[in-house]
Amino acid sequence: MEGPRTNGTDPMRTDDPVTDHDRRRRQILDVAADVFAERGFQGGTTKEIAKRVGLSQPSFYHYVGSKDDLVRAIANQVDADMKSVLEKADAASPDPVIKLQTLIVEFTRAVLVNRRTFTVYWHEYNSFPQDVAAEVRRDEAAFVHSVTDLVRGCQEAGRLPADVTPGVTARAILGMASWTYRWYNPEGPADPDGIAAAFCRLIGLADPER
Amino acid sequence: MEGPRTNGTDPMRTDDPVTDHDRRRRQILDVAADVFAERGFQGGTTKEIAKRVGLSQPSFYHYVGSKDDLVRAIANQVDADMKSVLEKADAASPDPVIKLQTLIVEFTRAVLVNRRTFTVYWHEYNSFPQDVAAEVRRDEAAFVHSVTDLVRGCQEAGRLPADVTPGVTARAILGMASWTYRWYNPEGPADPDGIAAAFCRLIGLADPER
DNA sequence: CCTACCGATCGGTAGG
DNA sequence: CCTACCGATCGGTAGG
Repeated sequence: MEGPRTNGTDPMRTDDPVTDHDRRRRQILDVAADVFAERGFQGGTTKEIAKRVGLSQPSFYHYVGSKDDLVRAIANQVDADMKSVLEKADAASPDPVIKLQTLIVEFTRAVLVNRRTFTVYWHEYNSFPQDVAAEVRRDEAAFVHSVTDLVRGCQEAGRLPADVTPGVTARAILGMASWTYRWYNPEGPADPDGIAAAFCRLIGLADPER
Repeated sequence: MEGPRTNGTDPMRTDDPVTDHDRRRRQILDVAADVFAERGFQGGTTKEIAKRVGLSQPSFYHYVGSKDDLVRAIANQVDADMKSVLEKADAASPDPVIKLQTLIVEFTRAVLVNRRTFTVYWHEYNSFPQDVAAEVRRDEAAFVHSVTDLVRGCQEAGRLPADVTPGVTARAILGMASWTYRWYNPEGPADPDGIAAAFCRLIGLADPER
């Protein structure tokens, strides 16, 4: 009697479909990132996720579809974060040095703001469903490739040591920034931007805000 | 009829107890690191581990005791690796610069030689049994603390930027080196020592072999 | 959004 | 070192 599902709920109001259902789903995704970060993908049960958001385990399936859906959504968010970081770095300036400084700041910020999401992304890399795994690997390779290009630009400008392979330098920079997910303490003295600035100084690039 | 187990097999030869049983156990530990690195601790089953070493799943328990035993052994190995790295760095020279260079080389080497063991160590950090978890956290804190001290020494010698907190610098260095577990390719052009030397140059420390 | 429930699989044991 | 097996728990469905 109905068409192929117009928009979900009420045909009367199709302009603002962000309803309770969407909020609940978003909440479930956040909690799932917590649970998977703590117990791993296989160890984190739908029962525990449901319990933390105040649902029975079967009700969980009214919002999510399957457990794979969760890790898929998490992977997609990190994917989007990496793309966003690249865009911001590229738009910051024509100067590759400023681009790389901006990238370090924005990437560190992204990792630390969505710490548990990145944790799941990195730890459950092998648990991704086939389709999303392929996409994720491709996008991450593109990300590293872009950073490598920025490093090359900085080397040609004489601002990074030329006797280090650009690829290794790029991995080193991303390693410094990524590794913050393990030691960063939100209650500690250092904040994400301060940490990123420290990374820049350590490799001989001036602060971004000068 | 027997005492509380003299040495396992034959009372006649107690001098060389490294027998088939020990070799099998070692093999199981290696395979377990592979399986856990691929599928996580909860996702890696005793059945799969047993199958890869050519045993039935119940026979697995003749060598191991429990699944927790496996992750306990893995954690202890990383623990020992970190201690060994510290000792080598400390013995290398009285000069903190050479100590830090040595530490970077030895740590990178350890991570890449036992890549899957470190992978499990870092990814299953929250899956450790209570007792080993406490020990691991203590030893890792001590490791970071020692590296921070070396950084401080290098700063006082004017070889590392003094306007970066020693703790953040230490984490950055350990981050660069640790992150190699994600991107290192044994078939690729770069080898562990070359990568470590690149890290040293990137942060303004000369090569260790000069 | 819940109660009731299913098939599958897991870690581990019995008993030889 | 294996066959047979157990209790527990998991992801997901039925049916309302």
